[in-house]
Parts: sequence; C-alpha cells; structure tokens
Amino acid sequence: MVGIRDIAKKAEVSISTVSYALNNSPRVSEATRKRIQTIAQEMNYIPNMAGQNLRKQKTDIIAVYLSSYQGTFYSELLEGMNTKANELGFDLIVCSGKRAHLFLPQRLIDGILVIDMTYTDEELLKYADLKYPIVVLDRKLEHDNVKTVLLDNRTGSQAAVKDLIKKDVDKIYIISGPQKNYDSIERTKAAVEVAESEKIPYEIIVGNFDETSGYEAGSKIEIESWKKYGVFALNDEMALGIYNYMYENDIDIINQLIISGFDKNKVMQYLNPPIKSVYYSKYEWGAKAVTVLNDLIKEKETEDELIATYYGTN
Amino acid sequence: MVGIRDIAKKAEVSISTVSYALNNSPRVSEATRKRIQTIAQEMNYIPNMAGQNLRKQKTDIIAVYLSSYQGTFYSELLEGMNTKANELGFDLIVCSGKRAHLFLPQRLIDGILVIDMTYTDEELLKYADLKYPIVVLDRKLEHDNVKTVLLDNRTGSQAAVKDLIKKDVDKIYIISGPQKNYDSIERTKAAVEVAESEKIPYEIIVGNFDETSGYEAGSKIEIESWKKYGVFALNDEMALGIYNYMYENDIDIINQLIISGFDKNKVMQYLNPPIKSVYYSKYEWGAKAVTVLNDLIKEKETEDELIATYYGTN
DNA sequence: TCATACATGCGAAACGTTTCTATTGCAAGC
DNA sequence: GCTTGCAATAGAAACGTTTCGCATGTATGA
Repeated sequence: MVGIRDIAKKAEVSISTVSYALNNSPRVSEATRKRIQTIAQEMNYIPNMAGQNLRKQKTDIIAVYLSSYQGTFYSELLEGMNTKANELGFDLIVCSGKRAHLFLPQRLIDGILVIDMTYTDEELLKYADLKYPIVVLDRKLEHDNVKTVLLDNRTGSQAAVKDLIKKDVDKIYIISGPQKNYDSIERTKAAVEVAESEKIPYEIIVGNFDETSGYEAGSKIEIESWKKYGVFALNDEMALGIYNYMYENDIDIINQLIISGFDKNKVMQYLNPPIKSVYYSKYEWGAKAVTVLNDLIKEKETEDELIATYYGTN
Repeated sequence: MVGIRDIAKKAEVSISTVSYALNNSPRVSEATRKRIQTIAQEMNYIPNMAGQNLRKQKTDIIAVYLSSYQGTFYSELLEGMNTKANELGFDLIVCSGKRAHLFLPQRLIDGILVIDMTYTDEELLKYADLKYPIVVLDRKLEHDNVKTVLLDNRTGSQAAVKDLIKKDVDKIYIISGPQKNYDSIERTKAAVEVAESEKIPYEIIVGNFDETSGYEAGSKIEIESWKKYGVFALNDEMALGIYNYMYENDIDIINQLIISGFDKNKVMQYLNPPIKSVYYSKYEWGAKAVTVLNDLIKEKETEDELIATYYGTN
C-alpha cells in the first residue's frame, strides 16, 4: 500500500506538502505540485478513505435505504438518484435491511434518503435531532433537519377517478394500501373527494400494496351484471392482482369493470387490455430528492418538494 | 459526538480498557465490562467507523457493482446477496456507475461482486493482482484471486431448444446477446449444439439483450406461412421485443411461431400466451456469490461455483 | 538599508479507534 | 517472608490523512 508518506520520501518533501499538492492547494508552488502529482501517478497512489474520512469527518457518500430490493419500482428512481448524486460530487450506495442503519450514526455516510417504512418516524426523528441530514420520500415528517420529497398524490388520483366516472361507471371501488401509509392515505383522500363531489357511490377496500392483496380485494367486489364498475387500485401491484382475479373469473375488463392503477409499471402495458395508471417521473423524483439532501448537507436553505403526477397510458 | 474517550472519563478507566470492554475481550474483568457497557449505552455511544476502519484496516462491507439499476432482473439477486452477506457479518452496499469503482482500492470495502460489463477484464485483473477479493458473475476470469459464480447456461439452453424441437418447428432462430458477452456465448453454443445434433436448421440473429434489439430481430425473421418456427431469445427482454413485433404483425404465437426466453422475468407470465423461459434461482445465485466472496476475504479455500438452470413456465 | 509582505515549505497535532507492551497489585507456593 | 505468576488495567503507538501555525527565504517598498 503506497501512502502519502512514500510519496513524500520519494519526492523529498514533507507529507504535508504532498497532501497540499494532491489537493491542489495554492500553498505549494505550481512546480512542486506537478512534480508530486506525477510521482503519485507513477506510484499508483490511491488515497485511503478511512484516513481521509477520519480526518475530514465526512465521506461524500450518501445512501438510500430501501425496505427491499424487490420490485421493478425502484430501478428508475435509483438511476435518478445516482446520476444526480454523482453530479453533486457524491457516491450513492443502496442499502436494504436493518444492518445498514448504523452507517449514518457511524459516520460512514453524510446523509440518507429514506423510502423504507420499516424505519419508524421516531427512529428517524431521533437521528434528525442529532443533525444527521435526512430526506424522506415515503412519509411526511415535521422536523427542521428533515426534508420531504413527496409525490403529488392528489392530482393523479383525482384524474384517475374522474376518468373512471367519465366512462360511466356506477360505482367506484378504491383499493387502498396499508392503513398508515402516507401515499395510500393521500390517494384515498383525493379519490374520495372526487367521488363525493361527483356523487358517485364508492367503497374502500383495504389492501397492502402487494399483488395478493389486490387479488383478494378483487374477490370482495360484488358484481351485478347490469352495472358497470370502476376500480382504482392505489398501486399497480394491486391492480395486477385485481386484473388476475377478474381474468380468472371471466369478468369483462372493458365493458363491465375498468381498472386504474398507480405507478405505471411496465407490466401494465402488456396486459390485454392494457391498464391505465397514474404516472410520474421516478427519475426526476430521485434526482430531486438528492438535490434536497445535498442542500441539507451543505447547509443551504432548502424546501420540501412535490413531484408532479399525471394520468393515462402514456 | 460521544467517543470512547468520553466513556473512559466517565467510567474512570483508560480508553484501552473501554475498547476491550466494548469488544468483549477477556482482558477486562466481568464487572468492569458490564459497567462500561452500560455506561456506553447510557451515553448513546456509537463507534465511529472511520476510526475503526483506519485502525483495523477493514470495514466488513462488501459491494455489488451493477452496470445499472435498470430492470427487474436484479431484485431477487440482491435479496440473496444481502441476506447471505448479513448472515456472514457483512453489510452489503449496491453501487452503480464508474465513480464507485474506487471504493475497493480506497479500502472502503473488503471485497466486490461484479455483474457489470462496463468493467473490463484488464481492470478487474489489475485489482486482482493487488489481492483485492473479487467475485465475478458475468464472465469467466482466470486468476488466483478471482472466483467466478456463473450460471449453468448449458443445461437450460439445451432444454429450451429441445422443447422447441419437440413442438415440431421447422427452423430455429437464436437471438443472441452482445458478441463478447459470456452468457450469450455459452447459451448460443449450447443451443447450436442441440440444433445440429437434432439436424434442425437454425439461424443466429445478433441482438444486445434489450427489448428494442429483440423487436428488430423479430423483423428479421422471414416467415413462410406453411412453416413453423421456434425462436430462442437468449434473455427475456429480447423475447418481449420479439413478442411485441409478432403481436403487432399478427403472427400466431402458438401455431406458427414459438418463443422461448431466458431469465424468467415476471412479465412473461402475463403475456397471452405466456412465454416459456429458462429459469434459475437468482436468490441462490446471489447467496452463493457472497459465500464465495467471504471465503476469499477470509482466505479460506474456495471453488468456482455453477448455478443450476431449468426450463419451463414454472 | 531596513522593515514588511508574501510565497513556499515544514512540523506537529488531530481525527477515533485497536492492540502491543508495560505496570500494578494480589494470591499462591515454597 | 519472599519470589513467582497471573489477572486486571494503563500507556502509548499506530492506522493515513488534513490542516493549523510556524519558519525560512526572497522580493518589495520606503
């Protein structure tokens, strides 16, 4: 392992000079800077992060905490985060599971992006009290050191329900996610508002955002043949479950029952008929979240953000 | 930030004693160990990784290098890796993009799992020369310090082609991936062997593992109405592209042309008709890779591994 | 000519741990 | 009672950097 010392020896200067040279500090002359840098190159010097981290008390690494790697859902989000993070001079690492949760207090990373409901609000607020920079994407949290970058669940949900109503459905089923889930609550609220203001009967069935719960929800929908139904599943996994149930039970998914989803998973467009879904740029979502986190870390003024959503097949 | 020093002061012992106590060393008495540990608890002490890493010259972190987060492909693989890594006392982080590539030489991590063709063989071998523990999942590499955990591409491919032949196809199209891609080469080889030994005409169309290239490959397949064709796409993305092309061009995907894929993506089963695909446990693949990496890090004897594949709709 | 300023470089401390070696005190063995 | 041995603890060095404060030498201005 060649270190800064070895370079100093070879270049016959002090280690501090080497450090300054390698960091392009104006405290060394142009000449020695160049000289040292080429020597470092020749010796294949690579700085030791542990040493740097210890001294600098920062790592320029930020992390996303995911509850699981499952699901196609995250890919685009992560791409957005990664690109923006690199742009801002950070490395992004992705972690899942409770072990990684020590990275932040252990100062291995400079900040976190949370989209993982297995972390409780209390836990996160505790970290926030300790001034660790945190951005959450999966809940609303009130704290000076925590920022939120959330979806505009309202607009998309409203559009979805209005679309169902336009198709002349007689009743709308809203298939919600877990009871305390922020997105689920918001989407439900917006959907209910539209249904009520348009005076369309509606019913809420509680699911938990996975496909099985959608399937089960499907079985709870009572279908009378002379009526037409709209089903607004609050995410696509559940929409898929409902689709499967209806398909297996020979329900006409165009004329008798219309399904709308949320998230615009790729699968939806391969279904026959395809299912409309609320969509938004996961890429932009991820990028925005990182931008806000960066502001937090650099102690710039920063605001909570809202990511726009749209509705359609697009 | 409460550190080991603060605890020492409070407990009125030396910092070395604190360190021993916190690490459950037998060098301190049971009594003081307990005493110090409760004090540490009370003070909310969390060890500083930078300090530990610097001193211990290791981090107990391993990383997966992915070329992108794109695609549902990785989810299960990562779950397998993560679970096994935690079991073995490691944290797993997921990195994508060229920036992260310094983590290893910078000693931020103890070893890497590579499934990212943007890293060249030379690059990896250079690291291997430096004794960094590396496991590759996407190529075959001959080096004492590099182990491979690969798919058994042969068995699955052979089964897929045999299945097509059993369906009485008159000709088989093999849609390959990138020319130098290890998996693609192996799958092609195995497929060709079967076709030749069974004396079925075949043709290879070069794709690049993405959906578009599959679509284009589809357009290159010349269909004569009195013949029946088998198409073996070397991954599911391309199979999907072909499916789309055929669907748009009204080709009968049951009687005129049969598509087989590789990887068993979730989407495949929602297609109508569903497409058969070669499958294998990505979870097991990931877990095995981590096991081998662990052996390498701990300098245990270890072997290259081969992950079994199967064929079907299951 | 002398004081001042500045460019350049050096030495040393610091970051928070772990772990080797040294010291102390006490019990056991003769 | 005196050595020996061991358990328990303390001291100090080390890991690899960065950065503060200081020293040196040279150029500048009056």
